[in-house]
Amino acid sequence: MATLTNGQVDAAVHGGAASTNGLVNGISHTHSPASCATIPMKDHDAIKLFIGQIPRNLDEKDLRPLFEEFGKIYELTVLKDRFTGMHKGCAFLTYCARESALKAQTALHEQKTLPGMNRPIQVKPADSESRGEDRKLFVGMLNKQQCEDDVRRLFESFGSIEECTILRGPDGNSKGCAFVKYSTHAEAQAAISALHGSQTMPGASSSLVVKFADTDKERTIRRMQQMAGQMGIFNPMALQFGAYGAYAQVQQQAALMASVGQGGYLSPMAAFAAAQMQHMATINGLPGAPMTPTSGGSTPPGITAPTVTSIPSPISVNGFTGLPPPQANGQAPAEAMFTNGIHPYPAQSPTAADPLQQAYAGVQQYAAAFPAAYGQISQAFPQPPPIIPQQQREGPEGCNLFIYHLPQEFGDGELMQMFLPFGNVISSKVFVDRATNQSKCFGFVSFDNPGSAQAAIQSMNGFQIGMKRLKVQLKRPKDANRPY
DNA sequence: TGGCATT
Repeated sequence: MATLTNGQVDAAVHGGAASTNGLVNGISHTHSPASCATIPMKDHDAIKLFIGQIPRNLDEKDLRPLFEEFGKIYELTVLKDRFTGMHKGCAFLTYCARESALKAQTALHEQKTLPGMNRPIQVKPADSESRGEDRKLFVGMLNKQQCEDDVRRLFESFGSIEECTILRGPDGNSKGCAFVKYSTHAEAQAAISALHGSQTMPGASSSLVVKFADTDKERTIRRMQQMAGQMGIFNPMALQFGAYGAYAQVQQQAALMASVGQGGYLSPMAAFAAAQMQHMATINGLPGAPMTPTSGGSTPPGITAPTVTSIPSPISVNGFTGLPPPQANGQAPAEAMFTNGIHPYPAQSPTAADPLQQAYAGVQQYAAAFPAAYGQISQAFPQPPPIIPQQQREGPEGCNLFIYHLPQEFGDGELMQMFLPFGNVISSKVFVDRATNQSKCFGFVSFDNPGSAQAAIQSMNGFQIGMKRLKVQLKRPKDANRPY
């Protein structure tokens, strides 16, 4: 039953709308929402029915008697052509009570044919009514051992569950998520409020997710995004350079690192800065801890790094820069780079102030500059494409790193940028607390080969950022016993 | 110390 409050709201909304219609159009060619003189009320879970196969000579007053025998009618509207006003042979019907609608549907749908029609009358919930999606929940972060009954028990106190399905892979194993369909939207909403983020299932990596399931449209978009993600397109780098450009860029950076890696310490941030300094010729000879030779490097110390000349535009090197919009001559002034926090090492003064600090200045402002940089990309692409989160893939054994003590403001993108100089990053993930949406300051990076991972550990483990030093080590295998 | 998922 509708509560008084609901009824009053309904009455206010519908009554008001109807009056306005009447005034504006002069004629109430739609309908009157109430068949009675009293305030119209309908149940909050009332169903709007679509009535099809109605003879065009029947209007609302002719139809009412036919439907009133199943209950009090709240609203009955014959559909008319927007421009010609012609009867379209169908109508919408809402009973005050949900029960009446169900009775009418059972009694009439496909059960009789009105005079002059070839096909039986159609009585069914209108398309605009929930096809289930607005009362169906997606539940994530379940324990993979939980079965349908477990999920039901968790959700049953918020309403009547019409459907409960655990999503399973081809092998029958739970994917750790489920669909739960309630009989009403309100029940589903109540479950979200009570359960989303409320607990973390044993063995789950994050707290319970409870949200409305994707609509058909959203599902289509999701599928397209997944496809796009698998093809490696539509990520910011690929957008700017094309797939090949992105690849070339990574290769170039790797080469850059390799070429200087043995001689002196080169932070990845320095590599960035270097790459961004289009006119910078040399970046070798920097002070710092010696770097253990890794698989990548064979060039002796002290050589000149390759001049970076093939950057196609001043927009960005790695997808995000603090560069201002392109200048008329296509060049960003060096000063602007500095004010935007990308401080390349002065090529001719390798002993200048602590390069790590400089690098961090770059890191911080780099993160801060991201929104601006994205705006800039948007300028370059009149239809700004959605940024599609990359698919998280595990690298081969020995290729997956655990990184701790990340700056709070680092996201997946910044993490990837930081490790790109060491090789092909196939995945980067910063952990985010679902409740607060704040980074937990640790994350994962996966490379496609162990050499890159080792190179990254060598250079980045202990990398000082502010008061903290990064901890970079191989990710613990999943089945590893916790040390004590 | 992930793999975050959409019938």
